[in-house]
Amino acid sequence: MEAGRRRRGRSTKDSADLKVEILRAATAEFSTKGFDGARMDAIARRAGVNINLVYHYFGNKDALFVAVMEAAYLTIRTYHNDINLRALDPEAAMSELVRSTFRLFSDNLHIIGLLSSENMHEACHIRQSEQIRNLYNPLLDFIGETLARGVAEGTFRSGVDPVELFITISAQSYFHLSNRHTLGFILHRDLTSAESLAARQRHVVEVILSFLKHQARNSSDA
Amino acid sequence: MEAGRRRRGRSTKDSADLKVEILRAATAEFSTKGFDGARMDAIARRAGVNINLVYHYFGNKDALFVAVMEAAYLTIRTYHNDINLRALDPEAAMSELVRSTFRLFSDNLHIIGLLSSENMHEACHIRQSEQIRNLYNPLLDFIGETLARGVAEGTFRSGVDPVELFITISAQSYFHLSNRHTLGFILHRDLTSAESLAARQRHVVEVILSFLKHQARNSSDA
DNA sequence: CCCTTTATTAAGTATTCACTTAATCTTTGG
DNA sequence: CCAAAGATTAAGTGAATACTTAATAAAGGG
Repeated sequence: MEAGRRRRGRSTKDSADLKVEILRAATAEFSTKGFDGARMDAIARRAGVNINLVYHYFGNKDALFVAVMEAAYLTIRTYHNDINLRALDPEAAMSELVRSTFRLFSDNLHIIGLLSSENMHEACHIRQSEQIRNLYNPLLDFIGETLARGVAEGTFRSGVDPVELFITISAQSYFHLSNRHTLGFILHRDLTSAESLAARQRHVVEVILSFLKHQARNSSDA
Repeated sequence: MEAGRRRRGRSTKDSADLKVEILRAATAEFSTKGFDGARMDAIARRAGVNINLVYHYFGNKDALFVAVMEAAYLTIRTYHNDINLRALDPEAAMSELVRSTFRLFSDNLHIIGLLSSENMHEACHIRQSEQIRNLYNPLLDFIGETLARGVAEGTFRSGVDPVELFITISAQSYFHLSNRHTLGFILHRDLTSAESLAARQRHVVEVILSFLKHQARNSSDA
């Protein structure tokens, strides 16, 4: 397999591959064990490299985790796909945003483990990344503009806070997966089966769209 | 403070207090550090006892965590307060259930840390507790019955799955807190301020109630 | 008032783990 | 074709950590 046993001193092209492989291994380890449960030597073993290569490329455990988080956030923002939704009418744009957010987490369970661990650490790693800090600004702009368009054409209610809506969409797509093990146990139901996921996606879209389209009697009365 | 330095061989009454104190310390440590980040000697120090007393009472780290989780789940079910909501009309009952679930997590942030860690461990600890396994059955019954009453009197849409609704209510009350650190960073907003929490609670109630009261064109077309 | 039981502690121990030191092997630019 | 730089590894090291052994102190029943 793979040209036999690894040998010392390989080309920069090969070593770039190794770096990617280490990152993949680290992502798997961190997302399933959490930062504290993850072991550096387990990452090296997963990647099939000597443990010191991990230190050579990434410095230390914290820096490696930061690198993993940066890649994860790029995946997240790619999935949102908001750039391609600007052309749609408000209702279609919103339901597509919900669907793509839902897909984001179902397709990338590892992101949930990473976020969960990072929140246990009070976001101390991503705080070091200026790249991540402003990653969501375009998405919030998109949500705000789409809401405004919907209000203007009379399909959406007014007074909805874009940030609040974003949290609601994410919550509905995230919680049933982040808590799938405890929920599965107390609800006596597997929440990760294909049917269960499909049913939940339908439910989530319906919840959010019926909220947006509902003309509230007393919404946003500060 | 507390009759000076602790002495050996105290009465069973005092020692029951110590056991409670250890449990409180363990709850604080586990919820802020996670199972893997938590340190047994930190728990002993927090409780002000010798570390071996922790082992004497609880056996080992895993068993201690199980004890903490059992206490947490009792708190959870107490907050839901579903027993006292059965008397209300469907709409009031549902909005109260949302509010009490919301309060549950805002008032008990430690529960979020515990659940997060337990899910990272695939619920391996609570699985050992038969006490927890069926704790939610009455709540799901309550939700199912309240939905049926609402449909019968014409205020609620039909075809809503009680389990799905429960997850939605919990998700909306949980996610903004479980992910408060990463969200706070990327959204440039403090989600734990009193005003922010009040605004979110209003939003959450409105989202769920407008979903339930919306007469969907094509809901639950399985 | 003794003796069993329970509470509490002191002082280890074995292991795990993040990280380091220092060497060797390969490639590649000059 | 040599030398510097980079890739890769072997073999530690010191601190942290879950847990144990074994001793002591007091309570409380008979």
